[in-house]
Amino acid sequence: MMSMNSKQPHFAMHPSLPEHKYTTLHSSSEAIRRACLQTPQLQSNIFASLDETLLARAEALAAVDIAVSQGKTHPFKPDATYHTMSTVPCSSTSTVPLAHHHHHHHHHHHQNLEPPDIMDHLTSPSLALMSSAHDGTGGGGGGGGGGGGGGLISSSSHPHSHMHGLGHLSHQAMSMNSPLTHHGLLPGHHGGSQGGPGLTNAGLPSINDSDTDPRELEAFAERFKQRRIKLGVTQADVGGALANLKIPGVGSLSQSTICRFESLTLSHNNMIALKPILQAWLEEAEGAQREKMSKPDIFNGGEKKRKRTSIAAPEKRSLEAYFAVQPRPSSEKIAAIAEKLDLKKNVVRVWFCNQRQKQKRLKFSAAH
DNA sequence: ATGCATGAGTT
DNA sequence: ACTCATGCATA
Repeated sequence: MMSMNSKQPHFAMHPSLPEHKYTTLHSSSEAIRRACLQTPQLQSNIFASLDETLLARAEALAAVDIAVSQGKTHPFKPDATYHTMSTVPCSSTSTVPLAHHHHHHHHHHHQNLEPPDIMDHLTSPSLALMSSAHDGTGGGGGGGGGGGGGGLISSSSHPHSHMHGLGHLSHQAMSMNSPLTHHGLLPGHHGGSQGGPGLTNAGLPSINDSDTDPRELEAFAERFKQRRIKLGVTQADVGGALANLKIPGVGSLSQSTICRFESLTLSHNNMIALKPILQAWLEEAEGAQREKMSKPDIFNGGEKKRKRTSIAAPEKRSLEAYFAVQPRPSSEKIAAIAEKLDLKKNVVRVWFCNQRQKQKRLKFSAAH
């Protein structure tokens, strides 16, 4: 009766904003920060640095591709922005508790520094040719008929109140040098099962090798998906059902997360943290199945929906080219890039952040 | 299944 | 301003 953690329902609606082309129309504080963001850029740059050469080259390379592959397509402004504000009369508000626990693992990532100035004038789409594509669609690959595949996922979505079901797991526990000790709330509280998790002591969820073994996680994810499908529940169903488990600090999760878990597209730490929770649900669901099951939730209220920005291929290629030379551009650089590509600075910044996450995860899986 | 986004907690 | 965990909106 006291452990209620409510998120902050920030309703900062901003009436009029000089929205650009693309997107984002969710009612949030984003507008605020966006308003503050302003980058008066002067592109008049000096031509002397070799950085410029590098970048220009990178971009040229990237730009080229587009010219080749879609030399027939729009040579205009790449502003793929859709608008969707369909009134979706459906959204279940699932109140979710929140808890934060840290636990650290050991990782380490050393990014590069911030050398010279890579930014310079972006040459317009030059011509040449090159094709770079990574973006692993590692997905689950079919995701079995259950959740992913078809797309019949009946996701019960809530308006916009971000309520993360689970507290943030390991956070950036991977600073690796810190004596950071997670304050015990690492998910994992049931006797081990298939692996042979050894409990170090009396009732303490010890995270041993078996739990952190990528191999084991992979195996579990596979079995999980299989069982889930067998139960006839979608990924979204699982996510919502997690809240019913009443596990302290565990609320519901989205279809996305469940999907990512099954397809191993989460960070290693995240996988480790979620495993016990999903396993608990699995057991619960299987046990409850032979009895009764109820899925209540049909309330909704309509609200504004967020718009997803879509970065056009040409811009994306340029970004990738920049990323190749400098995954961690400074704020100024980001601003410059944003200016060149005619994208919002935040969009560019977030893009880089997401790329780093993606790369990190790919790198990890590649090493295992 | 994924791309772009928000936010908490760090640095 | 970054990292990480997650999510909404989409393809």
